[in-house]
Amino acid sequence: MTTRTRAELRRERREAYDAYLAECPARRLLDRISDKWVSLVLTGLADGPRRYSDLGRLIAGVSEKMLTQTLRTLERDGLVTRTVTPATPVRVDYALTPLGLSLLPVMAAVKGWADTHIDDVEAARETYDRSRQ
Amino acid sequence: MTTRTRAELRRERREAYDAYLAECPARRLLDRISDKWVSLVLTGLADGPRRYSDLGRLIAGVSEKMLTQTLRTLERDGLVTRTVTPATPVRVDYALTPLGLSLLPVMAAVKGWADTHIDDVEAARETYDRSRQ
DNA sequence: CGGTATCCGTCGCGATACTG
DNA sequence: CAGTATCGCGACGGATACCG
Repeated sequence: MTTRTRAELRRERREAYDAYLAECPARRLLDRISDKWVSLVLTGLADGPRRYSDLGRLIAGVSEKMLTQTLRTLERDGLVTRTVTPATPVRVDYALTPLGLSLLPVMAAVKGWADTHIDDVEAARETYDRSRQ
Repeated sequence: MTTRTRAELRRERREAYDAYLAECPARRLLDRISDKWVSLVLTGLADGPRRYSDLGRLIAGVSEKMLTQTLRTLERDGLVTRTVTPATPVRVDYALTPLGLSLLPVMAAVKGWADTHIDDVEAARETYDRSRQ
């Protein structure tokens, strides 16, 4: 006899759904590009390769830890390449792969919608807030 | 004489950049749609209005708290409407606004890229992992 | 220059319980 | 049915210090 509390059933359902979401391609991509720094790094490399410190200066707010972490993940995912030029001091360049390049139009679509509609969202928000204070 | 530690300078730069990012339309949109539940609710409403509990069943893993919170934010941003039908028990329907509807193509673009390229990402990841273990 | 390692605060989110 | 209120924890990311 299987006896299960409501809480247990709910947890099982949640875990099953989480597993399903973990499989979902769109969900996974969204998780990636929605990362605070990913989009900035990607667009920062749109015009060509850049050095590590160059990127750090371009994306003024990023910490070394997060810049490194973001670049490593992007490299792992085949979106950017990391090229080390042995010298003193060492020189490391990052560049978009064709795969990474193919992602730019998607980012552009997001940016496009945002640029044309963000004012509407802003207006809606103000109306909403005013109506309940 | 202004004396500032390196740490202070860095913090100021970070805060300035954070303020800049807070202004960036694309960044703001990305913050919204990248929310774990937003995309699911939006696509869940793509085929027409749905009741609260209906959405909860459709998106099996969501908690009541997060479903409510997500819907409230979307309503505030003018992306969905909330319609209360007084009865016993009460009936509440949610539907996309034209603005919310216009966001679906963007989501589709994301999904499109993910569906065609996620295998490449997966492959790159495996290659990367294998090369360093 | 281009990182790595560690610590630690905060905050999103789920769990739980209660309501009109 | 459609929520609201409160609590607690675990992950994320910033600060700091150190290394080849």
